[in-house]
Amino acid sequence: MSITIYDVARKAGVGIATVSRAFNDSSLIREETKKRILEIADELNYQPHGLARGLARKQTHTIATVVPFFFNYFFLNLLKNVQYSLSKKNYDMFLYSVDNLEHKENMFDKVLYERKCDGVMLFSLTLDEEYAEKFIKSNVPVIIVDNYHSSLDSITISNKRGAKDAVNHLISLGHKKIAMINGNLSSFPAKVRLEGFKEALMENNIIKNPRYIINADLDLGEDGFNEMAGYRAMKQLASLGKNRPTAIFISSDIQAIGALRAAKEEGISVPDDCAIVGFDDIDFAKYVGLSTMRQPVHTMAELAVNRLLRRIDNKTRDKFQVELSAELIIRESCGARNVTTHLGDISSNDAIFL
Amino acid sequence: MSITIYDVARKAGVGIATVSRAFNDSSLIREETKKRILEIADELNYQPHGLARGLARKQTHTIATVVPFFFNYFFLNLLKNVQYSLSKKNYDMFLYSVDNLEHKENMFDKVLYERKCDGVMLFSLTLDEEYAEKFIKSNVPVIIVDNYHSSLDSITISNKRGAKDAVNHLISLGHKKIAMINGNLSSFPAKVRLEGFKEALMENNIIKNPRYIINADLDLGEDGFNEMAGYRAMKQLASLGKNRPTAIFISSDIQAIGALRAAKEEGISVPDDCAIVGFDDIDFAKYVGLSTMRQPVHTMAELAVNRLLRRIDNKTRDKFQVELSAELIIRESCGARNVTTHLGDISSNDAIFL
DNA sequence: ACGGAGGTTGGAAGCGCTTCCACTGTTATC
DNA sequence: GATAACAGTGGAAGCGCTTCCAACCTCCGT
Repeated sequence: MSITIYDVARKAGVGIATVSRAFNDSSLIREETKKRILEIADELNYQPHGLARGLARKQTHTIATVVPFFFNYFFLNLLKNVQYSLSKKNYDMFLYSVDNLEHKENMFDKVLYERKCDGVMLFSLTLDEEYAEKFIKSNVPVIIVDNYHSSLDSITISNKRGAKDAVNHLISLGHKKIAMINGNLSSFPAKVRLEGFKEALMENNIIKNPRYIINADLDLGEDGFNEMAGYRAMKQLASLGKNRPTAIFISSDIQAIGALRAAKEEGISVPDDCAIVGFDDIDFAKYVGLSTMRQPVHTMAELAVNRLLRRIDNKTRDKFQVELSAELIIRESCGARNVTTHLGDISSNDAIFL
Repeated sequence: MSITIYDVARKAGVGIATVSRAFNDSSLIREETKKRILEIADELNYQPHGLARGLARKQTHTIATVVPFFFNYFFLNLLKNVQYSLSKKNYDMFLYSVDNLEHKENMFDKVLYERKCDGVMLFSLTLDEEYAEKFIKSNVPVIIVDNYHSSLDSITISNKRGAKDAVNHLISLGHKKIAMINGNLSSFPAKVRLEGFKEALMENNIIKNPRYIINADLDLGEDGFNEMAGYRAMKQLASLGKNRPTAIFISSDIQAIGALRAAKEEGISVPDDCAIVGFDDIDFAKYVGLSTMRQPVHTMAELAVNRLLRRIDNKTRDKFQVELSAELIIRESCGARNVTTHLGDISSNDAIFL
C-alpha cells in the first residue's frame, strides 16, 4: 500500500539498514550512497513511518502538554512559546486539557503508560502526592510550569516577590489603604501572591485590614482568575464607601479588567480614586493602560522545553527548580505615569482606561 | 524493562491474543476470562503501548490541528472546544502552528507522510492548489475550519452574510456614512466580509466611499486582525474630520478594541459620534460593550470533530461543506441598546465602553 | 456414537522501522 | 606481502501490539 523502507532499498539496490542510516545522519554510511538514497526516497515520496520509528527507537520525539481546562490568555501565550521552542527542536506536541480530577487521572495514566510521548509538561496544575509518586516511579521526565512540587523539576515565576514588588510600588506612591483582589486560594499562585502582599504591608508597618483582602470564591468558577471574580470583588470594595482602599493589587490582569468595569460603574476613577496594579501582562493590559507585573513567558517556555529535552536525552539527572522574576510594567492605572489622567479623559499615551 | 502484553499473558496463563481481545472489547472472548485478565493487568499496572498498537492497527487515534502562528483569542476558543470534543471521543490531539510558508511545507509533509495522526484539522489556513492536491492524493482525511477549498471538507461561518447583517443593522439605525475596517485582503474571511459589506450598501442604495474602506496593510503583521491595525485604521478615519463616517463595521473584535482606543484619543464618542459593530464575539467584547457578530465556535468545533472522525472511520465519502451563520449580538457600541449613553458615562448594564 | 456448528483460545505472521552483528573490501603498517 | 584496522554494508532480530488462521472444546441433532 504505502511506501516503506523496503521499496526504497530495492530501488536503490541497497539493504534496508543502509536506507535507515541515510535517514538518520549516521556516520556509518558513505556520503555518496546517502545522497543517492535520499534522492530516490524523494522520488518515491518516501517518509519514514513515525510510529514504527518510535517503536524501534523507544522514543517518540513528542511531548505532552497538560493545561487546565479553563486555560486563558496566559496559557495561550505560554503554549504559543512552548510550541515554538519545541518545533525548533523538531519535537511534536500533544495538547491535553484536564477538566476535573477524574479526567486528570485518566490523563496521567495515559501520558505515563501509553508511551505516546517522551516527556510531560504540566501547566499550573497542582500535583497531589499520589500522582507525584506515580511520575517519579514511572521515570517519565516531567516539568511543572507555573507550579511547584518539591521532588520534581519546575519553573515558576517568583509570585511572592512579584506581589511584593507590586505592593511596594503602590506604597511608594503614598498609598496606605491597600487592598488585594485575589484568585481562589486553592490555586498555587494565588496563595503565594497573598503571602507577598502581606509581607509587603508588614515590612512597611501597614496594618492589614481583613476587609481589604478578597479571595475569589470557588463558585465563581475555575480558579477565580476570571473577569467576573474581579468585577464582584471590586463591587464589594466599593461598598465600603468612605473606607474604600485607595489602591488595589489585583492578582491577575483578567480580574483587573473586571475590576475596572466595576469601578467605572461605581464612578470610581482610576487611578485617581483608586490605583491599580495587576499581574500577568496579558495582551489586553496595554490596551487598557493597566500597570502590571509581567511574567517572562517566552523565557519560561524556552527554559522549560530545553530542560525537559535534556532530561529526555538523559543528559542530566539533577534537580531543576527555577524561579524567574516578574517585572513591574508601569502604565497608567497605578497613577505613577500620569497623575492628572482621569477616567474618561483622553490618554496621552499608547493606552487608555476602561 | 516495562510490562508488555506477554507479561500479562504469562501471569494470566493465557495467550497474548486473548489479552489483546480483553483490551479491545472483542466479542470473541468469554466475559469471565476478560474480567480476570483486566484485573491482572491492573495489578501489573499494564497499559497497551500506544505506538505498537498504532503500528499494528494502522491507526493512531490521534488527529493533528494546525493553526497560524499568530493564533489569537478566536483560535483559543476554537482549540478549547475542539480539544474538548476530541477528548470525549478518546482521541489525542497534536498541535502544530505554522509561522511561514516554508514551515508550512515541512508541516504538511510531516502530517501527511509521517503517519503520526489519522486526520488533520486546518484552522483558517488558505490552502494553495499544490497542497490541496497533496492532501487529496495522500488520502489523509482533512477538514478546514474557517476557510474554504472547493475540493475539501470545510466548515465556515457565513462571513458574507454576517457582514451584511452587521451593516444592515447599522443602516437600520439610520446610518448612511458607513465605513469598514478590515483585515488584510490576503485573509479569506477578510475578503468575503468585504463583499458582504459592499453588497449591503448596494442593496440599500448607499454609494460606497473608497476612503471608508480600510484594509489592513501586511506590514501591520499577521493577517491584520490585530489591535494595532484597528487603532491605525480608526486614526485614519478620524483624520477625515467632518467627513468622518457615523458608523463602522469592523471585521474583528480585536481590531475594534484598537479602534475604540483610537476613538477615545480622538475624542470620538462611541456610539454617539460613531457606532461600531465588530465580528467574532471574543470574551472581551462583552466587557467593553462591543456589539458584534458572534461566531458559533462550539458548534463549529463539534461539527468539525465529528465529521473528521467519521471520515477517518470511513463512514462517509461525500463532500461536506457547511456554512454556519453568525449571530448579531447587540451591546452598547452600536447605539441600538442605549442611545443616551456617552463615552465615559457609567453604563447601566453588564458592559461598559472603552 | 458421530459430524458439525459455534464459542473460545493460542500461535505466528506482520506492521515498518532501528540496530547489533557478521561480513567484505580497502587502506595503513611493519 | 602478510596482517591489522577500519569504513561500508546487508541480514536478521526485535520493538509490542493486532489479527488471521488453525485448533480445541462443547453441545446439539441425528
